[in-house]
Amino acid sequence: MHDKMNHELNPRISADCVIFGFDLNKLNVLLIERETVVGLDTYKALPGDLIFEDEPLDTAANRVLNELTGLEDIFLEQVGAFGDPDRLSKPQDRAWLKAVRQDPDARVVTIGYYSLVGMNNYVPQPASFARAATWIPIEEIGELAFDHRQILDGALKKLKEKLNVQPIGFNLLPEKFTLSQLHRLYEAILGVELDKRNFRRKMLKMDILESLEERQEGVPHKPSQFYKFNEQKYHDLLKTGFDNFAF
Amino acid sequence: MHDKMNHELNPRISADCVIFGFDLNKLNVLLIERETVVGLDTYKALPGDLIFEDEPLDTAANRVLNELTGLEDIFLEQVGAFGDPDRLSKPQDRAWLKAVRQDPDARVVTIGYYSLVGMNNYVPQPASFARAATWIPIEEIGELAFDHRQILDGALKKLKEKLNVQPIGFNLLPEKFTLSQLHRLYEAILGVELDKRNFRRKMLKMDILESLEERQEGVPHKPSQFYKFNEQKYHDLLKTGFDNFAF
DNA sequence: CCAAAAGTGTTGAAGTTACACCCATGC
DNA sequence: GCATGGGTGTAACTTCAACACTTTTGG
Repeated sequence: MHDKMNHELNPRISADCVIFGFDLNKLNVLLIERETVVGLDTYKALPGDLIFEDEPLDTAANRVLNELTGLEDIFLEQVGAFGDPDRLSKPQDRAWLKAVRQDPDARVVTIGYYSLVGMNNYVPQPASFARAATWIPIEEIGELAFDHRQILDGALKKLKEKLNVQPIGFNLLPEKFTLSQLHRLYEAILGVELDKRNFRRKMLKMDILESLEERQEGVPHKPSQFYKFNEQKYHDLLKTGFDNFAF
Repeated sequence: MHDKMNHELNPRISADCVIFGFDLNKLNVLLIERETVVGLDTYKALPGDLIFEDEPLDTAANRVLNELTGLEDIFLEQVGAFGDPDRLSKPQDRAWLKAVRQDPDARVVTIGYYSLVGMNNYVPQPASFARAATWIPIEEIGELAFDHRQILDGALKKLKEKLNVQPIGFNLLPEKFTLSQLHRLYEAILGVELDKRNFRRKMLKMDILESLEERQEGVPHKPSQFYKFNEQKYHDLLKTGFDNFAF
């Protein structure tokens, strides 16, 4: 992927990734953890890196994603540019950058991206970054380094908007999933409760799911049916002018 | 950032503005025109400029907007970052940049913005750019310099999405306007026909318009009633949880 | 038999679509 | 008096919101 890359860094532009994952229960974000100077608290940041001079922006974002997770060709979308001149100037941020950047004082504009990964596919590769990457449930994320909280908030907002316009949630689930898992996913992303019956009726009526013969096994309750997303049907649906994927 | 004012140009980052205007009939975009090398055809681009080292991104966009139109404090929203490494490499683009940039070969990532201006308020200030700025109806805009067509398309897409979620159209109209003008505006932005009766009914039911005593004068047909946008009512409406501004 | 989650229908309210004619004005 | 755009109502249909009980399994 980045074999033939000009390895000269562009010192003014970086890409940061909000990587969302769903553990079939809660929405999580993959963060880089680092000890603070005091060593008591931890300090978290989005994974990110400066871009290369001849590298397209989303290639850079994909590179960050790939170095961290080993995943390729997955959902990735730009959130926007974040370029406040003092976005890197808190004391803790400065300390971090001094340890990590060649020119820690440079003004850097970052391009934020978000991506959706099935947590089951996720193969952690912490060695490549030599930093600890961990999934943190989204409600437990407080402040982040730099302006990363702002990027995260922007990403989540985009994700919500997008979900109501395109059924991208399947990117966060394993290939086979139950309607309850999908239901929980929508609730986790949108941050609201959705009526179970209404959710199921509407989702099934869209006719973009394919029901499998398989059912859950070994669960201490009525076993749930598995479905998978049928991309073909989804594209056919778009051609007929369907546009209401909202919940 | 941490050192004092650094009012130098940042040679790697620019801001480009898609400035939409509505002449009560068609949607227009303010473009910079320039003669091609051949001199036969004209070559058009979005207004834009490199940012200053200590300048926030939207301040830069506002600056471009203000230098060109004299307007301040108007609707302005980011479209996103555009950073393809060869976005400036067509021969005509190179020629333009050679005439205008200190380092015409540098890779520049640009941040696209769009803004909405009432064309009646618009005071052209072409002197400041020493280039011809002209309103071009959106259907008549073909190819543009650099990747500006792509930025324009992104801006229009965002504008459409936003319009269905927030009644921002009023930014494109004079303070007093008729429902027909508003109707034409929605059709121009969304690019579809909307039923007159249904449009009026829904718009009025939102209760964000204030009807004025005034009516049109001197028109060769039944004079139309004027309305104005009531921002107070709009904000009250948001508090009650209203969210359906779509057409 | 108990706990736990899966699965299932109906009804009333609200919203959306489609559609055609009269009105006030300037010329 | 005619051309022009302004202004108005209704009926069929679709969608949405609210709501409670039975089923299947493991332990």
